[in-house]
Amino acid sequence: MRRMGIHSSARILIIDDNYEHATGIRELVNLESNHEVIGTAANADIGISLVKKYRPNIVLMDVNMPEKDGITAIQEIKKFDETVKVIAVTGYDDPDLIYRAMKVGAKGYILKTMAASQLIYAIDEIFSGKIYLPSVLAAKFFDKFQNDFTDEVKTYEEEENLLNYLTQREEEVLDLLTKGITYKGVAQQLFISETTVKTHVNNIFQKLQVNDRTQAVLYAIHHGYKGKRNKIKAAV
Amino acid sequence: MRRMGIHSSARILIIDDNYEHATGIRELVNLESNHEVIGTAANADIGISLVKKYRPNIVLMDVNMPEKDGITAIQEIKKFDETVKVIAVTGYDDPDLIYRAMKVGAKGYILKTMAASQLIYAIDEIFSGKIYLPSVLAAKFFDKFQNDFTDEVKTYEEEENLLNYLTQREEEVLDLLTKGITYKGVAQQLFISETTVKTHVNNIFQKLQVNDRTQAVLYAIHHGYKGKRNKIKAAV
DNA sequence: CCTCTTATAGACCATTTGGTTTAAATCTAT
DNA sequence: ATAGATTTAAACCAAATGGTCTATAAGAGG
Repeated sequence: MRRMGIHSSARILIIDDNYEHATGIRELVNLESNHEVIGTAANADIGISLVKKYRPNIVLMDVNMPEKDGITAIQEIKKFDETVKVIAVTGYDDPDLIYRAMKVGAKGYILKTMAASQLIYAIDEIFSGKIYLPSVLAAKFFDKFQNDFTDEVKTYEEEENLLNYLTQREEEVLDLLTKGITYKGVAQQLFISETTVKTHVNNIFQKLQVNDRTQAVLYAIHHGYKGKRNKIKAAV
Repeated sequence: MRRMGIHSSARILIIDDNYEHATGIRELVNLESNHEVIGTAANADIGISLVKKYRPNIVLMDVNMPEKDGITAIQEIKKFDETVKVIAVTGYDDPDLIYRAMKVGAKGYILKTMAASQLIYAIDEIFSGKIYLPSVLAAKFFDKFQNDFTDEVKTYEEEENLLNYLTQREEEVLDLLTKGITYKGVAQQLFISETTVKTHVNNIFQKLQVNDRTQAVLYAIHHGYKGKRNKIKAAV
């Protein structure tokens, strides 16, 4: 049953190197949903050019293709048009692929093994602006997501952080070093003499157990330096 | 306290500064589910001490409390016991709160306005090891998540990346500099003379448009240096 | 009051780093 | 085969950095 409402029908592009699967989905969608498959592509590059040509609302992207990988393809599609909703598709639930697909902007992730009705449902949901991530896949996604961050937290919260032993002034000096400023520059900015800067720097080296400014800067960055890196656009 | 089924019944702790809400949920859970509320706490600190004392399987955490914020509380709970499943609860769907809660390890997020049956369902799902994030909230979560990364991608992929102009050898040299190694050390590791290292370094400075090693290292780190770290540098 | 910490700063010297030029050997691709 | 890029390396010099020691002043806390 196909009811073709003007605003309720999505234009869908399928990118899948497996011809059987692509045509299978096309039939399914055309017959069982009110959406329309406007084309299929057997590889990423053709797919991307079709996106540019026909401007689909939704792209069903097999992220596990030989030549160009689907993740990169998603990035390119999103770069071309941010509003295209990409649904990632694979045969199996590799946590890393799921994570990367969502990271680059996929709106959902489904497995080829899932029931046809679920695919239709996913398309409906995503077309209406939602996210579709079955709880099995969501669990894998969040495992990776949360792990990444707990690693980070451990790096600069649990593990003994030598930065804590620095005095206020030493922190200021290190902060400037971490911006790539010379001793002379630091002296000027802090209104102190260059030799004083050197004294502070030497104390910093002692406390951080390093031998030179580069190592000090690296230590700071790897252990939670929070200069003002909300938006790093300083250097270029 | 009652002991119930061995594997099917969760021990739940509620942390919520709103007494009405806490007791409401306790009644609901005790009556409508096969789980058991083993306690309630009116603020984060008491809640944390109760976690340590009674070892619940699940914590329902109001992340929007005045004194200590719930996000920090979740971190502390997870630090104490990684296996405790925390469900974040708030009255409204603030994307930032959702993102931060999931980031620090919440297994789900629900709104106080949601139906009682949904709460029970969420607890069941999460107790069985899944993630529960209603699609409205998931959409908000992924909005933030994906935004964070498109920012990052822009920073070191779209924006002209001077690192691309480095030769193979120059990259190797920079890589070692980025580990805080001196010219002498680099020379030894690459089996070349120190003056050769200097030549490479000078070329690197030219190409990266910087004046010293610290700035070169900073440029590398801010523009996609992939030495050994795979972590996410998202602004908090 | 005395001690510890912090911030300041100078002297002296050794080492490292940065700037410039020149140049040879290799490799690459037209 | 030849022009261009890459890798190697030296000489020479200037500037910055690092190591150590000494010393004064201000403030904090016992």
